Amino acid sequence: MTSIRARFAPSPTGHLHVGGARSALFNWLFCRRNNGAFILRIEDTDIQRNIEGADAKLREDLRWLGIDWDEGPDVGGPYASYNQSERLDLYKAAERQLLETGKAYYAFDTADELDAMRKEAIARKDNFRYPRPSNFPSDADAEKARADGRPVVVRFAVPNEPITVHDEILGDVTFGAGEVEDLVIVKSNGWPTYHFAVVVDDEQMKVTHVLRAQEHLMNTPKHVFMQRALGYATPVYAHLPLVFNIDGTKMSKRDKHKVVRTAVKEKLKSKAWTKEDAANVAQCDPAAFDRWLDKADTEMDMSQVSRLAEPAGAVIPEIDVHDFRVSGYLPEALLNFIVLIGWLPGEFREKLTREEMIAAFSIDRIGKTPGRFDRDKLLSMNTDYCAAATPARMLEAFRDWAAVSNSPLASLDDATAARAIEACKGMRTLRDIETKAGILFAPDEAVQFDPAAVKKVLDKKDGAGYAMLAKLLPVIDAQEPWTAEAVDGLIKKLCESEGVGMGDIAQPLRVAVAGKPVSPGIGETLVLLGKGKTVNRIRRCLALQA
RNA sequence: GGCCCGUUGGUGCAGAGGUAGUCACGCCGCACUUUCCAUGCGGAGACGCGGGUUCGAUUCCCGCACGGGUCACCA
Repeated sequence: MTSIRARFAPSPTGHLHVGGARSALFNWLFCRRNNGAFILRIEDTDIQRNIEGADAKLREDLRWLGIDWDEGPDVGGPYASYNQSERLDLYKAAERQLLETGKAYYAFDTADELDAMRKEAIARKDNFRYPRPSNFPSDADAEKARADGRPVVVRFAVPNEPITVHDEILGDVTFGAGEVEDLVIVKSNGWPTYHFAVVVDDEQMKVTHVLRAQEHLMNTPKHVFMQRALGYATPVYAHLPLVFNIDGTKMSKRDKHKVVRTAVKEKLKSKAWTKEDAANVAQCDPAAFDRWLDKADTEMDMSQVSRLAEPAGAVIPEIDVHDFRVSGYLPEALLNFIVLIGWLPGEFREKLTREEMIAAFSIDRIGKTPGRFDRDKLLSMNTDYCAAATPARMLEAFRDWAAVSNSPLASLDDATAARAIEACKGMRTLRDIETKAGILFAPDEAVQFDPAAVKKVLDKKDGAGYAMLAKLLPVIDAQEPWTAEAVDGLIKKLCESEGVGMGDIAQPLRVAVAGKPVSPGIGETLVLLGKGKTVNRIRRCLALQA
């Protein structure tokens, strides 16, 4: 029996995408379930696209989710290196083998020439397939072409025969003869293309199972043909259903641009902004902004897009794992949510710990239908996880969130943070703690009074709210002890003596100390604030009246 | 356009040749209530269409429609 080996092979172009996280998770679960080895391999053969430090981010995102690996760039392993950029010799050897056996050949077309051929094919309503020469160029021809300044690539000569690939999820999938074109396997800069590198690496790393997104299904015949040509084993394939947005479109990083672009266009249409205004807000070159507006996502980077989001009234959707971390999701909740996209354990049970997922995982329970990324469901799941987590866990998660999101609450001491968390029970995300209680830890001058709240809670009925505050001030000042229970008790007693409801007292107080009608329970709110600041803020609020 | 995959309430998922179901999210209503959140209870809501096989099909077969993926010197 061969031992199971599977890998997750991202390219270092940024943070880990939730779709990628799902692929990583499934491979990881599969390995853990079957005592296999989980490999992390960095596919960095596209030198231009690699982003500095992206692999470190990727690893951090994976670790945050609780996914670890047995072999990889940082932990090493028997088949190092685990960075494709350090494995050129291997690809060169395989390239040589293919060239010498006449299963691959040199080609010298320029990008423009290829483009013209494709356009011509489209004009003829034909599918473009690279025309294989009847005689393959020799090494000397390649040398000469290089010397002439022509690009030299190597193409794989795909056998002209039908192929059936077996997929553990989809069953047998057949492709007709001639469906697959002679793909480039070595680029003109000498680096292998993805297709070639995966095949070589999977063989060399003895990968037995490949669980990957269904967008790779069409690549599988290419890979299998190459495996045969090289005398390699073919791993077991399982193509995971795609992850869609709730509206059925494919979830992608582009969605971030899309949302902001749509909002910006609204602004322009309503003449609220001019293009110059928008480019200024984005701190972007106007010409580049124009191109961006015309769907060129690469023309502005995320920091520029982010600057536009709020003023344009757009909320950038979370796409990367890191986005969810910054938004205040618990990794265990995100993980649980992600595992449910395309998979469900046998029983009617959704909440699963990592260990339960491992115990229950099997490929044959993976569905074929695309999963939709239902943000409401995630939110609800996170709410449940927050409610179920121990105080110690919540404190730890809160600290992590405060750090990665640059929250001012990062400076709270443990005891205070724990109380703030407790006061915000029922929160949906960790960020709710900041939106709900953050103002209590800010300087008194930072309180901004929300006009609508002032009108509704304080001004109404000839300033009854203000009157109540004035009456409350000395009582609160004299209150001892200053605990949530005691303060709540005090207010309840006042309700009776004044003959009013809780709302008539709690709401004015809330607006006075928080500037808005939202905060934790009133006793908690005032105690978290402290008596001195409570009194100070009430005075500050009363000054509004004049 | 070629090729490939998919189609059970708004979403995720069960299900069996005899005319659909649990759970969860969402939605609606009610309750609780000092705000927001949360919580409790109740409710509405579906087998894409057309053929065929069959006594009978949502379940099997074919076609169509719809959705999606893929057709790079990106991975």
